[in-house]
Amino acid sequence: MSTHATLLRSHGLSVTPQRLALLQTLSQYPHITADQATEAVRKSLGTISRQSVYNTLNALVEKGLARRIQPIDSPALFEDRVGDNHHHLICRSCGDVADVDCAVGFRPCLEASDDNGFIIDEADVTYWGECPKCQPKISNVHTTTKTKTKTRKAIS
Amino acid sequence: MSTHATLLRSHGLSVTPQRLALLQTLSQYPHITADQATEAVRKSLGTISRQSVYNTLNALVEKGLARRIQPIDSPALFEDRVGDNHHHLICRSCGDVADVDCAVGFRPCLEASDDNGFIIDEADVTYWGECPKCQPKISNVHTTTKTKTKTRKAIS
DNA sequence: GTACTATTTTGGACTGCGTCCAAAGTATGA
DNA sequence: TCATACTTTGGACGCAGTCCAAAATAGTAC
Repeated sequence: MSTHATLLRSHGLSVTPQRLALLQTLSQYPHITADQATEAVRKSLGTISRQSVYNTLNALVEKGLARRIQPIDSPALFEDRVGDNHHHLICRSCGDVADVDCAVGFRPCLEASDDNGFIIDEADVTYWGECPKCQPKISNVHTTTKTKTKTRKAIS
Repeated sequence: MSTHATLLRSHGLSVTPQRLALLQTLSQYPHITADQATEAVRKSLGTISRQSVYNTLNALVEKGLARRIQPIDSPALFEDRVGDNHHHLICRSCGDVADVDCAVGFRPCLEASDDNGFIIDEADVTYWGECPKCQPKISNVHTTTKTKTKTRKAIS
């Protein structure tokens, strides 16, 4: 019960019903927009302001308790799965997002080939393609907008 | 001169002064926002509507002649460097963006560990950190907002 | 338990990025 | 040269997110 409360306290955030409800909501969805979160919290609390949702989500991201991903053509998505260096598969057709573990091992993506002098602390990998539901039935030619080589089935 | 014109024609796009100016502009900046592009084009053409800028940029992305990247806390950035599977380093402090070649070899990032049934056609890697200019002078402790392990210098 | 203070929440206004739309203009192909 | 389809224009609009000041509430000290 107080898991979320202690989590908040241990990160220096005071405990409010709004924040608890948001943590609860985050734990129920793999990825969720601020608006969807607002709607979900309103079902349990009755009401919450949009500003509080953003305040809280941003605070959680600040403290490393949540992560924000920013797909093209979509509002930001929030997730509470953090610290495991996982990545995301996004469907170009329906926008569906799936988690995927890192391909190469433990946090390999922090090794850029040339860091240009940057001190890198995070790598963010997004795979773009088509989810099973959106794939054409006859999977030889499928119409997309890109010139590049397409239609790769991953091995594993 | 007609390089850009033929490029447009060969992709089924008609040739207009606005499009030529935008291609010219794209080739001059490694990464540019729609607004910056508008401003730049207005310096050469005198005028262009915002809608035309977006139309053209989107068309170029459609045809694979440009790429759009969508950093958090920034409007979309466009670049004309395409087809070489390069990635991006973004500075959390100043927002500066640098290109970086792929770490592991040729398009390795298309190999997700588990594709969840997706047909993957592109992988998008963003490294987050601090650029040389924004790094604190004494580089032991530096204040950021994250809990995770930080301050990794890449090897190569 | 009460009182005080700092933090949080609220909601209304506002900004920025991007799109929609219909009318006018222009490139292309016959 | 003409006709048509595409492009450009600019004004309205929508959505995601932030700003702000006032009200409410959590944490702290007594």
